[in-house]
Amino acid sequence: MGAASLIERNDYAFGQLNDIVGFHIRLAHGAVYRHFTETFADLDLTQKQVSVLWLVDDQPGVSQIELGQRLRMDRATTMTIVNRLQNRDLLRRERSETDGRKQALYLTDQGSEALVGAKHAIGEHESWLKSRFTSEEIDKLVEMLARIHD
Amino acid sequence: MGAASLIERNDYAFGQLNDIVGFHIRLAHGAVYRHFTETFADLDLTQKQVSVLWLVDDQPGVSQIELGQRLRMDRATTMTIVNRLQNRDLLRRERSETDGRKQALYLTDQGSEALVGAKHAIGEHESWLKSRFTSEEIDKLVEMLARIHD
DNA sequence: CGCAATTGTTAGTGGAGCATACAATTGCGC
DNA sequence: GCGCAATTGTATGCTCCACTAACAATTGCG
Repeated sequence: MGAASLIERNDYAFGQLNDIVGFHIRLAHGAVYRHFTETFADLDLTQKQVSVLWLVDDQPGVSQIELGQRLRMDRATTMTIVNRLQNRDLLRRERSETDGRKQALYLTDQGSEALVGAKHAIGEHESWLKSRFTSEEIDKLVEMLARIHD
Repeated sequence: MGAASLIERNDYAFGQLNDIVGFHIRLAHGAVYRHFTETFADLDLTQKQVSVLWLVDDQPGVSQIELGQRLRMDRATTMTIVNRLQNRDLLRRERSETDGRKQALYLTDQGSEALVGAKHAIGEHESWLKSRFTSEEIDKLVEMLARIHD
């Protein structure tokens, strides 16, 4: 056991796995997911649900398919999430007047209320996440992540 | 070019959501997950499964609890993943000689073979991911992601 | 009109995460 | 050595998310 002992560095815990970028994205996502879930335990909302409420609030009357595309979900996944939110009276569907195939999505009053609470919780969650970085680093991080998902 | 052109282009799709770091991490993770799944369709292995095989190969005889801690999974989740791999004869459990409570995990020959194939596929997957960045950016990205999950 | 594309819906599969309860083993205080 | 607490594994059940496949309704176009 010389001074070069690998154990002194955290990296040893993962061995070669440490060099895999995708691995770190997954771990980071997991950490964010867990903290999000804790922060939102009272509100009983998931990341996806908040994203949906947020987007529908931003663009009232959006169709399900467009919502799904923006959040990178397929139609079936979008359905189940919208169903859940509709069953909880946070969201309502309306037949689009211009295109009978489409469902126009709107927040209910209750949904708007929930979103207000959610945005507050998001603030705490983001503070927890951003506390690790300078604002320059945050810009760089977001820009790099966008390069991956765009 | 600059911030203004970004806002004209894609950003509107997400509205305010665009400023949420956690949102971008989730989208990036989803994109990586999807590409990983496509790359590994033939091998029929998930990200988690590959991580487990990789770590067990790196540290033969590791206990389930330690494996779970390193990959940030609880005991129950670790169980189900190890069960799946054991049922496919990629992994085997052995009672630890030093501690009767522990299960020592080892790859089977078949598991080692599968891992070889997986590492090759990981190479392709990582190339796809890294093609967006310079090597300096990759170092910075990994370092920032590690700050989140450590 | 008739056909293809789009959108929505339904049902089923599987991975992953978590909570809870219980069993086996170990280690420690006494 | 005995008894209890801690550790580890196991079993069960729940939720969420993503995907596929099949089918229906509507729209748009040749």
